[in-house]
Amino acid sequence: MRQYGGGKGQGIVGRHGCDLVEVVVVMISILRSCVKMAMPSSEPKESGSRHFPYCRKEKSLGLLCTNFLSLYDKDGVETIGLDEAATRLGVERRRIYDIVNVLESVGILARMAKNRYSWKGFRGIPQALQDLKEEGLRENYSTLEVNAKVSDDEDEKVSISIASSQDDKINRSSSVSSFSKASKTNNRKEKSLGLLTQNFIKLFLCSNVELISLDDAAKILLGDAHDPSIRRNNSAAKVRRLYDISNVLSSMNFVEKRQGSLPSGGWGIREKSENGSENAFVLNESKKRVFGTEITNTSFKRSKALLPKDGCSNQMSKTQLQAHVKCEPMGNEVHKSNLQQDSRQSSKGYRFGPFAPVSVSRAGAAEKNNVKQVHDWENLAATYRPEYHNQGIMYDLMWSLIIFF
DNA sequence: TAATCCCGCCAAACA
DNA sequence: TGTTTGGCGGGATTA
Repeated sequence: MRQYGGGKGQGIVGRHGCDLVEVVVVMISILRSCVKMAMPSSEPKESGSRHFPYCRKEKSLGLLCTNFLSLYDKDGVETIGLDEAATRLGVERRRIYDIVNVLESVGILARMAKNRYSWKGFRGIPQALQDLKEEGLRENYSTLEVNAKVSDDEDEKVSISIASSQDDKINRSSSVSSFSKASKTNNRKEKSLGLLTQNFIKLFLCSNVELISLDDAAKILLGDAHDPSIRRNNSAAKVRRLYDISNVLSSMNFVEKRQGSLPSGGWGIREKSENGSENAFVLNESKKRVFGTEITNTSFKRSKALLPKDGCSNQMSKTQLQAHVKCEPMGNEVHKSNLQQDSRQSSKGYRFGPFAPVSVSRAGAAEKNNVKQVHDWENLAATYRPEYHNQGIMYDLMWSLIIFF
């Protein structure tokens, strides 16, 4: 029996017989069904604009990515035109560039020609991640220290390796994307969203970091900033880009946003266990916004226009998805422990998004019947309802990679 | 007030 | 030279 659970850095090639291909197939099934649920029932272009004032959330990259995937993750889709995508999604092309750059960096898309991408789908992800991991491990890294979270229980300083130079990275051949094939002189590519996405993912793949703040990630990914002034400016800019990246990745459940040690609440998903009581895994949305993921938010005053009619009931937590798709080495007590800790920790954090929340407390069961549970997805989804909690102070907002690792 | 991140300007890259 | 691409940061929105 395969085990799906928390872990880091070692997930893509599961040990102890964990079948990566099967995991991916399961994940794809989940993603497909979830994307359908997350898809707004009305045209994105029309929603909101007709009856509601401008709503920033309707324009979020995460939501756009969800809709993008819904649009193209279908049989028979082989190529994607950017203009067509922009038109169909009702956004300007500039936004499509952001989406496709991130999707390309994780292997979902591949650039064919001007204005044209080929759709590789979620099946492209494992190879892309494997390439990223190998590439990251191969690279001649320098070492930085960063305050990162390596477990749910303790913060500690860990050493994170980062590439010694962007040039090293972009010159390395890789099947992941064209970013790695950029010329040395291509300064623009060095700062591309796609490359930044890949480096961001490498932080998780090539280190034992589970959680990292975008601020820290920006500092780590900041190439050459020894000049404090340059560093400050670049960091601010990169944090903005990392927000973009994280929101796109989170819409695919690649990463999740967590609150580190905050005392309480916000918007979130609360699980109701079979016996009707709330279990230990209470999901609380951050006080801060998570654009694009707020399709799970039932607050009328906020994203009413985009909520599907059954949007509230069709939500599942990332954690449940995580429990389904994570490939955890069998018998790894450390990670098992981490998973349990993660379950507790989640009571202080939140996991939600287009692919919705569930309970990690079910992880054990999920590990036993993960494949079957995929088929029961919709039934499980109906168990969960968003619930409002009083907002608490939030700090230590972190991001972690959850798929495959 | 700080965190978040949408928006669109405009320059680089490309055809 | 026109078009495509996408870095970048201002500033609006939200908690």
